Amino acid sequence: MSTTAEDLRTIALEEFATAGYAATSLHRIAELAGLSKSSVLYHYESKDALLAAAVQPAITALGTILDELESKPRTRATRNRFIEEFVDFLLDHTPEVNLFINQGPSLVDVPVVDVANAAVVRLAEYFFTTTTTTEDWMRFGVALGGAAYMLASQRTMGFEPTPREETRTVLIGILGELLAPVKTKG
Amino acid sequence: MSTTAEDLRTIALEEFATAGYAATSLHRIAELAGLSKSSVLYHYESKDALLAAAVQPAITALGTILDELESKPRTRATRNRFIEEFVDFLLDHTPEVNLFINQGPSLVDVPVVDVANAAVVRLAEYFFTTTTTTEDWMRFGVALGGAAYMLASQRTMGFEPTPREETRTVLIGILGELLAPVKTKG
DNA sequence: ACAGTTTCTGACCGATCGGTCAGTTATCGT
DNA sequence: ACGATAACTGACCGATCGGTCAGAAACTGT
Repeated sequence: MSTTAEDLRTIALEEFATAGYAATSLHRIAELAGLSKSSVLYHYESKDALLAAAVQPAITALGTILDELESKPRTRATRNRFIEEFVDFLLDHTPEVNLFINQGPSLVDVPVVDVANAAVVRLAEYFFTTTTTTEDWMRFGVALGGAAYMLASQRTMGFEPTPREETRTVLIGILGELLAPVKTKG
Repeated sequence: MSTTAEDLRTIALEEFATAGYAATSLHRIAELAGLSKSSVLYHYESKDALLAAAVQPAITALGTILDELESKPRTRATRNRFIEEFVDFLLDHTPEVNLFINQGPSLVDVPVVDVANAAVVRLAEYFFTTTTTTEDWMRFGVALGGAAYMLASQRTMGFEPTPREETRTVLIGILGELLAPVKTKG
């Protein structure tokens, strides 16, 4: 069972993430939902509102994860546990993450995107409290953008549909390497 | 010294990469160039043609690098040398790469994008000729998308402008790790 | 059966899109 | 000085955009 509003949210999210927010018309969304454009605007007062509704759950979920993270002791185990939770988050909200990573800079006027940006900053600050070297920042950027791109490629391209459990395990390993590099110097 | 056509190419590339192709109007490009929309269409016969002209040099450059790569013996030294050249390519053509990574899937009808896609496949095939495990593909995706995202973030966000040489060195190291993981098993 | 509410639709609006075209301005070879 | 050509512009076109609105259609409780 699903409501019309939920269907629209799902369809819009998928289109926004793949074709782009600007390139996706309300008519197109209505067409995919089997409705008229007017009906879409009945459930959501504007295109912006539809975007906000589409990404809101992901932002809330990430906020919750970060709340937990910051409340725990700053140990290696906590950090490793977080990486697992973060990978689960990426797998559960791949379209939203992809939308944010790819089109975030061009959606500056949408309030909900600012919240998402703030969450990323929070995330980065946790990993690099004092020792924020250039390499740390670069590793963080590669990990975040790389994971998002790779998952998006898996989704959009044909790319044999890897079982979620395998994707999860491998991605946790890769992010672990990137965010906790073997200290070779110092 | 620079011609009007070159200016338009540069401006369009920057706008397409940051604001998105669909979200960038010819009027906007003309405005940034201090011209009228008609003048833009005088130098480039269509918006598509402008996009093609903007990304063509990067695609040609990548093609050249791949030609060289495939002509050399398949040694570790060749592979390491290639990573250096590839990082230089990323640094020299960051907007183009970012445009392709972020909006490639939504620009399917533009011929030049297909050529770029083919180049990425060529690249992937070089790294994983026979032993294309799922993890290999994922590492390749993370490396490619991660490098592109990180460089784009450096450009668009404030992010203290790291000297090119430092960015280059660190990025070569990161890609080296991702594309030639320490074999822990087997 | 009927009133009330939710859901949905077509017609319409102003704005903006990419693109065309006739004509003006600037540049240049001779 | 002048004709040819390159560069540029404003007016205009059909199409599509996001959004409004009055009303039809469907579903609800009584």
